[in-house]
Amino acid sequence: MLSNSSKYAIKAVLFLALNSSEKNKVMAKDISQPINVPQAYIAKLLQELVKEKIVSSVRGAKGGFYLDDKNLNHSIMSIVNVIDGEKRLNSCMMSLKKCNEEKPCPLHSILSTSRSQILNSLKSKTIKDLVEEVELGNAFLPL
Amino acid sequence: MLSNSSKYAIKAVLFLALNSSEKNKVMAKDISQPINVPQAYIAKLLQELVKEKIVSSVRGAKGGFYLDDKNLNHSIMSIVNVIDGEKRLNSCMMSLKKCNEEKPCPLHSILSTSRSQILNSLKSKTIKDLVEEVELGNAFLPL
DNA sequence: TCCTAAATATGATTTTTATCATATTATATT
DNA sequence: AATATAATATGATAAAAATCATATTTAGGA
Repeated sequence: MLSNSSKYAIKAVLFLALNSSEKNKVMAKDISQPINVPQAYIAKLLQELVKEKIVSSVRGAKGGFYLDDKNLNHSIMSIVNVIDGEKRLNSCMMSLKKCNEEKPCPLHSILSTSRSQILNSLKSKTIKDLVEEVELGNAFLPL
Repeated sequence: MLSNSSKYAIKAVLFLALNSSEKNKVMAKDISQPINVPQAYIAKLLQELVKEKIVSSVRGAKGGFYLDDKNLNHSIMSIVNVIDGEKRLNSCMMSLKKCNEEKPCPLHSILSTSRSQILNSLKSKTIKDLVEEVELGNAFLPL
């Protein structure tokens, strides 16, 4: 469903949402350890997100990554789309080219409602929403 | 979510369910074309399913693959488990080792109900069930 | 029994994904 | 200005998934 890279990216963004601000930037190496992803790897992923304005950064001394208010309002889906591309989540579960709502494949027909629910959640939930879940104690970020 | 291999395997099994019987076996090369998967590839996948008794086969002249009544009652999940292993579908969506119902990660907390619905469907629906969907005209197998 | 047809076992190759390394560019501090 | 620090660009390597190829075994028919 989600690639490793996407999962890492989401973890990193959530970490930034909880631990950074424009005045308190975080370096790649200081994200790497708490989220348990190699630093060169997470740096690369964050760069892709910066390019698409989902994460903010400044380079040089005192630089680092952070999220501003605008960044916080991006959907989880937007992260996945940057890292995995649009196709991944929207392709037929049986890889049939001609599968659609009118002529659904058997898996489609069985799974489509729960599948749409997942896609809708990913589209509608923002980074900020997930942060709130954590702050409310409804969700956790162990390691 | 599902690997390419699993999707191919499901397609092949469904094709067999609709087009084979003990008296009417189908060779790998005759499955390959209609489901649009290379023959050496689908042969390999079917062999793994035969080993786990989800598909039946006999080799030699007049041999081929087929499904008997017992085979038809296997769940879709069982196919996926053979091809992708048990982990794939059951791992946390953020790859957190310590994610569980009591301490769910943010994605878990957002997606868990629809996710469980999908897993339950895959577990409860049998090959026969999907075939019925097709026979009733609720689902289609184009290409 | 011999030949042919098919699955099976095994492993090689290719492609994709994940991971690592390094040189370059930009920023702040001195 | 010079230096140190950090992201960025680029590309190399490693691992996994997907794909292809071939020799072996088994069954049926002549």
